[in-house]
Amino acid sequence: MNISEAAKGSGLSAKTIRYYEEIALIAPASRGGNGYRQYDQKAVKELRFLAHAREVGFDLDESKQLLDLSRNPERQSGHARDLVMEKSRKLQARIAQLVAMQKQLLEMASRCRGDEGPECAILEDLAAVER
Amino acid sequence: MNISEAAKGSGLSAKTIRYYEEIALIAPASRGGNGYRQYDQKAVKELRFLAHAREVGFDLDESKQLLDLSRNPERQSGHARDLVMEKSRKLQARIAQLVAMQKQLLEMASRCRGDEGPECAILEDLAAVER
DNA sequence: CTTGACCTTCCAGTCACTGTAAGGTTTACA
DNA sequence: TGTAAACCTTACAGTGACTGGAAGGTCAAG
Repeated sequence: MNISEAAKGSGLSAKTIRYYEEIALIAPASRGGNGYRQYDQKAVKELRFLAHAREVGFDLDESKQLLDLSRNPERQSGHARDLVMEKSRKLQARIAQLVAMQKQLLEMASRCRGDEGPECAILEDLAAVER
Repeated sequence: MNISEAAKGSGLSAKTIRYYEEIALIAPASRGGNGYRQYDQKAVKELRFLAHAREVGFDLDESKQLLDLSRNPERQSGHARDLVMEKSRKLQARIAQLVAMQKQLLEMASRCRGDEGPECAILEDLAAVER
């Protein structure tokens, strides 16, 4: 199958698949007589694995580690679990940060009349020395 | 005052201040006889404004809009409010997305024994066709 | 007089792609 | 048979918001 079909089957774009090959995240695809990349079901499965790992928040390096783990029959499931738990912790921290930002935005907005006049607590807050 | 002091006073790094000048986010600083950039309290106040806007989640373009607004005595506070509310909505959506990711991570982890064996629901989940 | 802490510019790298250009190949159809 | 659309290829530039580093000029203290 050609790259666009592999893209459809995996959820990645053709561009992204080529990029993953370029950075050696996946093995170079075999080529047909016309130079086109050829993919089989196994390759598509790996691409889908990567797409899913990215979707749940792993970066490319972590996704690669998970993929390597999935390919290794001698693997220890603890390794996968560690990666997930570590990512979960980081995500939790990021969420807390965004929630704090969100809270601050709403608080600032609540103190700004939002009319045609120039007075605005938002702008004052942003200019303030301490916050 | 030289750039490192402006950095301290604003919460930005010297590198970042030069970068902001380069992309015309702020006006070019005046220079001393030695070619060093010179900053006054007004300039530091603007830098601090930008630092704060970035901290609460605005990108550089939005931060610039807010700064322009803060500089304009004819401003309408509704404009600032609109920017904040729009950012708040986007942030809300992003938070929801991260929370969903987090939930999925924890669910996957809960179904993986995490021992020396190779069986791992995490890896199975990531390889699955539908999710 | 030298050392170290500043400052300057310029260029490269980050991350994970995406866009675009310039070309080759295949497929469908008239 | 011609041709147009829809593929495919590589290569390079751009994104956002910086950060790091090189190579060099300046300044204050001892």
